[in-house]
Amino acid sequence: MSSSVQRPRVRKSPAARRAEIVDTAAAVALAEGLECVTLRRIGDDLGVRPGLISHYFPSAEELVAEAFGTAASGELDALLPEGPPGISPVRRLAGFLGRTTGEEYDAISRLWINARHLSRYRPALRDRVAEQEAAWRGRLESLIREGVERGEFRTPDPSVTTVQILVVLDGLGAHANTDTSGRPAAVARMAHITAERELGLAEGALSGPSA
Amino acid sequence: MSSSVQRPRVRKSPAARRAEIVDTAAAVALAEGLECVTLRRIGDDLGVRPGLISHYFPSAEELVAEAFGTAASGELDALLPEGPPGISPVRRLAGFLGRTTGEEYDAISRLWINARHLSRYRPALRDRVAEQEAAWRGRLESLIREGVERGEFRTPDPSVTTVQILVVLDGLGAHANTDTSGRPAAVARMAHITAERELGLAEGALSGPSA
DNA sequence: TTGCTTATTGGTCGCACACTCAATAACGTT
DNA sequence: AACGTTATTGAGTGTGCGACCAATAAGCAA
Repeated sequence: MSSSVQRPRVRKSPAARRAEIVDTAAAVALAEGLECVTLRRIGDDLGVRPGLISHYFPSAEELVAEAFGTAASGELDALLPEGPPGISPVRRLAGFLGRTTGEEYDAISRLWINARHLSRYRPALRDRVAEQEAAWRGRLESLIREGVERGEFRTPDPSVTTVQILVVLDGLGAHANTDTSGRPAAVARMAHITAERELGLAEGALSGPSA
Repeated sequence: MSSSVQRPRVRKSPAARRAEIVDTAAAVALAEGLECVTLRRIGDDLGVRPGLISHYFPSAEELVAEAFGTAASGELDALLPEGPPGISPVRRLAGFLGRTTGEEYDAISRLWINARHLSRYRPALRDRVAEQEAAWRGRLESLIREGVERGEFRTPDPSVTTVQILVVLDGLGAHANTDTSGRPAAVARMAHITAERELGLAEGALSGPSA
């Protein structure tokens, strides 16, 4: 017990320490919210003094922005990996939509709501939000374009269709802090239905056996 | 200048004072955000000591919840007044959707994002959010039901259609703190298009001459 | 081994917040 | 005109935050 009170001073390379800080900040952001990303909190989690965090992030706002960026881009990779283009676009899209439901996705929705709200007051975060929105949109759009090229999807404007799907997902995610359950299927599956309609797919084509 | 330093003590009836407090709190919430609803800030706006606000709201969280409730219900009345059922449902719905665009509606979207996020940490606010969501849903649903009865709308499930429209509106409003402009028409009009499709209306039927 | 760079500490400062409570004065009642 | 109720003040407490900085020690280089 007394050993934890007096901790030995461990000295790491700036790159390693910085990465460590950003990673735990991202984890805190995802699990508890961006306002919990404080110098003290991250320092505690790392067994380090708050001043050290300040040393790497002279402005705390910068750390918050970085935490969001890291968390959001990590979740995008989990939700819709760039992956090898071997898998069919229909399956990839079905997989993505399938992952936009459940407790784990609720955490992501919460993070987005959190970031979109906080970006009202924090310019650095606002930039990161715009950046991540572009990244998410880009990832989905290139999937859709690939599907169009392969003849699996049919849409006059892949860019518009992409945003339409994302708008529905944002709308569904808006309630991640309240109800989330007990939605009729016609609502819970709105993203699927929208994608199928806008991409010229048969009804249910995106609810298939893909995870 | 010295007159403002030493202010005369004005004594109001509890009901009047409380209403005054809630009104300014709601205004602050709408214009600057729920985290700006603090004892000090509301006290300053009213030319009164913070302790007085505490006297009426022993818990500050209660005031924040009340501020949101008042602001949200006021905006609902402005957006979709219960009004006399003389006006046709098509016109009322068109009016409502027409008001969901522009800088003024952005402020409302910001408030919703704010409240949905903050309700993650504040139970009292969470209850108010649920209450207001029910109020908004109820108002729109009864409009739709009336339209169905009058034969203007056609939908198998007014309740589901209501939520579908609201989901799209939430999705569009999610970006109120960032881009909002420069959206292609097919996106900006998503709520209109969704409503027209789900209610069996002709394309453009909700974009008419109604304000 | 000696020395230098700098990662890391420990402590401090100022600010904003909610909350508490005894003292005070405005106002209706008598 | 005196009284009593209570709305309102003033002052103080404790907490958590970011920012700042001199002192310290870890580890690399000479």
